[in-house]
Amino acid sequence: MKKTAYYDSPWGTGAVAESEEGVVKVILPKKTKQEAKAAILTDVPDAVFVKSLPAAKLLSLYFNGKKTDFSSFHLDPSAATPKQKKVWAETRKIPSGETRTYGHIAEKTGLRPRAVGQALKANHTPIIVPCHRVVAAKGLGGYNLGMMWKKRLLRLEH
DNA sequence: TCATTCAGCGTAT
DNA sequence: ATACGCTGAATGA
Repeated sequence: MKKTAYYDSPWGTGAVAESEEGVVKVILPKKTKQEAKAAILTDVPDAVFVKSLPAAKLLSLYFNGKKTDFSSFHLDPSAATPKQKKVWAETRKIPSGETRTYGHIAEKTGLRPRAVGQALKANHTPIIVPCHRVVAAKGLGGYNLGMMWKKRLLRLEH
């Protein structure tokens, strides 16, 4: 049985869902709680709302600019390919406030830069896997959830 | 199996 | 600034 909880941020309400295996999904803050609810249920339809979860508390602190450490959270592996797991594990090692290039992650994982971008695009737990800290050799590169958020998150950690 | 889709990179104009 | 070509992994037909 999967559980989900809201978290609050200066940009609105977000949500996080987890199974017995670990965190399944994080959605970035939405303007309204209704939007957050719809978004989390789209990806995790069988989730049951609970008052709070450890991950939700930490996300709230993160968005309020506090120093946070997500390294102890386990990710639900069921929806990930082996190569995606490698890329995500490597990405989680990037310290807050720092960035790495796609090429750097590629070297560490034995993949090609383009494959790294593709694996990061498939990440469904933003922040916990800090995919916004991975940038192109020249410029920022892309971001599935909107460049607005990539810039905003990097600024938040700066 | 084959075709399509990319969050990249380097080189050249 | 734009235009190529080279890439490999995932996905859908």
